[in-house]
Amino acid sequence: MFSKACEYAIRATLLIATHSLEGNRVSVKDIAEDTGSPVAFTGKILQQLTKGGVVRSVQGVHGGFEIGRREMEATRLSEIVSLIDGDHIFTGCGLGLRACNALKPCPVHGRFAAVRDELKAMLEGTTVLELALGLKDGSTFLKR
Amino acid sequence: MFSKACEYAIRATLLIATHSLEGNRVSVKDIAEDTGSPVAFTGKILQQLTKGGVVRSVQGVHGGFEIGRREMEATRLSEIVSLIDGDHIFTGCGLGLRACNALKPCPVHGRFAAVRDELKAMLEGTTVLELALGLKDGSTFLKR
DNA sequence: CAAAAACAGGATAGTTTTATCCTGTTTAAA
DNA sequence: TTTAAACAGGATAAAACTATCCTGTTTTTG
Repeated sequence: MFSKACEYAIRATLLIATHSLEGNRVSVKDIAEDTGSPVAFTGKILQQLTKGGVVRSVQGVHGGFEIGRREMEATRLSEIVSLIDGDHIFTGCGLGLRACNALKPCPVHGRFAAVRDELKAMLEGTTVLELALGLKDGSTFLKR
Repeated sequence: MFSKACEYAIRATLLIATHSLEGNRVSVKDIAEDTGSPVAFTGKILQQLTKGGVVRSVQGVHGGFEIGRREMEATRLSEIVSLIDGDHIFTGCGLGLRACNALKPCPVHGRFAAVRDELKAMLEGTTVLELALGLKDGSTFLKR
């Protein structure tokens, strides 16, 4: 569904959010360990997330990554997906046909649109904050 | 969503089906041309589809690919997807976590399951025949 | 039987994605 | 001011996916 990079991005963002809820920053090393992701690759993805405004990075001793409460509320899963994977998954034809559209639909156009719209609605309707709260209260888990 | 190989596989299968509805076989070359796919790569994928029992191949002069009407009715999109891409998309965790399950769910487990189940139901509920009929009557299109 | 049409499949190449390494810069604290 | 913790980012490597090429085999037809 999503690229590995995107999976790592969501996992990292949610881990950062749980730490930020407690007022702590977290390092790339700890993010990688706690989400079961490769550390250097995770570092690259965090650069993208930082540039994209999803998280904040602070250099130097006692630095690390953090997210403000406001940003947690404002950031939806769909933004992270778009940032890392682009919006092909939200807009592209299920069979990869460039010429596919409502007027000249591919054989699966209608059926796909329904599923894709539900996926889109789900990702747009889910905030980082609500997912982070689920992790905080122990009802969901991140470690692979 | 799907790999290129899988997109080509579905496009090829549907093209073969439309020709088979008219009683004709179709060559790799024509399949590749009419679906806008690379010919040699399409040939490889057709080998997989043949081994998997989705289509039949006939060698020699006047050979080519075909599908019986029974097989068109029996074959669902889900089978083609599983054959080419595996069933990761139907079973895997949205965040790529091996340890994710209903008892120890990842933060997006429930929301993903809903979308994925709809995708699964759609693919399992769609036969090659019905899609081929749409192509035949001109209500849908394949060429990219 | 010879020739041509067509698939089968191994070998190889190109591209993208995933992953690592290393050097540089920033910052807090001793 | 030196040191150490931590991110930034370029270079490189490994793996997976996509794509091509070439030779062999099968089969029909002349």
